[in-house]
Amino acid sequence: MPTSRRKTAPGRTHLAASAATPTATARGSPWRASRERVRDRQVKREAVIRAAAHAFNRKGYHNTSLDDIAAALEVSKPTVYYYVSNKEQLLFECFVAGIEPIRTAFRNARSPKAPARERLKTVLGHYGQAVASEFGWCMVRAEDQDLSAAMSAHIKSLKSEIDQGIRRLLREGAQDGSIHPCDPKMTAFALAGALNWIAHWYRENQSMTGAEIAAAFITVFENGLNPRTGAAAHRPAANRTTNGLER
Amino acid sequence: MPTSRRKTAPGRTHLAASAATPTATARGSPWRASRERVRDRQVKREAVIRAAAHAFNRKGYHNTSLDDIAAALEVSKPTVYYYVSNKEQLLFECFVAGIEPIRTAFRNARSPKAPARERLKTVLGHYGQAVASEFGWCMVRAEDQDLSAAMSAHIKSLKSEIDQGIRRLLREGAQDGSIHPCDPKMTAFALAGALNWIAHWYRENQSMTGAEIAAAFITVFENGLNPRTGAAAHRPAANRTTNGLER
DNA sequence: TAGGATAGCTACTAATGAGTATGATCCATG
DNA sequence: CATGGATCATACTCATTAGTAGCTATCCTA
Repeated sequence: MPTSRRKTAPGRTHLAASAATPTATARGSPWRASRERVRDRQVKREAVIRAAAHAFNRKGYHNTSLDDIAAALEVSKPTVYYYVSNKEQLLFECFVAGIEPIRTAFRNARSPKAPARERLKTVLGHYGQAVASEFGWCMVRAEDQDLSAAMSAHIKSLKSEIDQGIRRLLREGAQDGSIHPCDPKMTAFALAGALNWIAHWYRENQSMTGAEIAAAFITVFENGLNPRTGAAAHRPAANRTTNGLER
Repeated sequence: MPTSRRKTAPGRTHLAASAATPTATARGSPWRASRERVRDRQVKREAVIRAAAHAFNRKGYHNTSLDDIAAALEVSKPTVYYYVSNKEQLLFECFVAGIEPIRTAFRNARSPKAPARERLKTVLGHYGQAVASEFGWCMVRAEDQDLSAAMSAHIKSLKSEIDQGIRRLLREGAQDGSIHPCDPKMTAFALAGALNWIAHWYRENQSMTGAEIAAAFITVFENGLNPRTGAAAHRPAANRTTNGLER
């Protein structure tokens, strides 16, 4: 209940693909670069959020203090508060940064120009990459217990949107025949859960890229465990088509 | 580093199926039962751990204070410390209580009297139930960031044991022909991830039992997303055989 | 070149919560 | 009946940390 009078609301750019200006490198602190103060609020704000995501990744939300984040940027704590209203918002911004690419992937997969299975594969590929990204941990682990009622509801609605999107594609696939008929709800839970869990082990083992993991998972999902009696018994060689899923 | 001189080490019964003595009901506090002090350390200790698991479920580890747990049991905080050396150990005990049934399921699935796929199904069924149990959240979410190095290593080894068990069954299934050939590592990640994630949504939606969820997930895993060209195109009606997975 | 807006720091407050010192009470046993 | 161990409560200590008050310095603009 900090009654912050600061107006940090505007400036939504959803720090998608690194910063815009090449003056400040995405790695490291924009403050560190030069002694004179760079007057680019947006770049610095994104740097704060990135630093927060990085710290949350390593130590967890509750074990990270705002002093830690400030120290990583080589500034003081009030400077962090100058760009962000509180710690909770920091977590929220990380969550949004993680989930946003998934939402755009869904928007691109709406038109039924391809069979639903192919569209689902593409979406799940982006999903897996998002979970393996620097914001994946925050996206997956942002818990309503740590957030105010309003933010919790906001996050829950965004998550539900993703869930409903997967279910819809599963239903469409059952209709156009490209997906084995299944219970959409449970199947969506299983798919999302498997992908979400990537965030838990990816930090420890980064031997594969996010795209590779996503491709491997999709192969598992497609084939299933039961042995195929007919043709197509072998998996399609971990398809390296790189369907727009660069990393 | 609280250099606790208390000797709370012995008395490992791994609170499996509720308490043994029927004097104290499993629900509620053994203290509440009678005014005179019941002299059964083990029952009370398990009640403390259950109360901790319950609180961690609802509010998360970091948002739960030991005062909360003590209040739920209607005792004071030093009483809790009389049965448990610190908060970290409380989380650890919840983790062990959650993972122990899975370990026994694996031990029972070792002898190759049945095809590996059937054994894997049974194990995954128990796995799903464990995740949906009162200790599931703690088991799944016990993070090394919140634990000392020793406990973190212990938990990691237990988790690895489960992981290796799944991989072994997948390999055996590929050999005896009961499971579609796959990458054991990635497939095990996908299976465990999907099941682990149950803990995230089960609290909010308990419309199904753990056994039902496990059965539904297994159906998804078995069939896969690709449509089956040959026979057995329909899923086996969410088999209600209740293969020893009561709840 | 004055004045306002921007950007930042030092040094605090206030609350929370883990863990403990100390002592009271109960019970079994000799 | 006393005595020692088991059990539990009151009332602390102490460290951490979110968030702020108040001040300083810099830049842009009129």
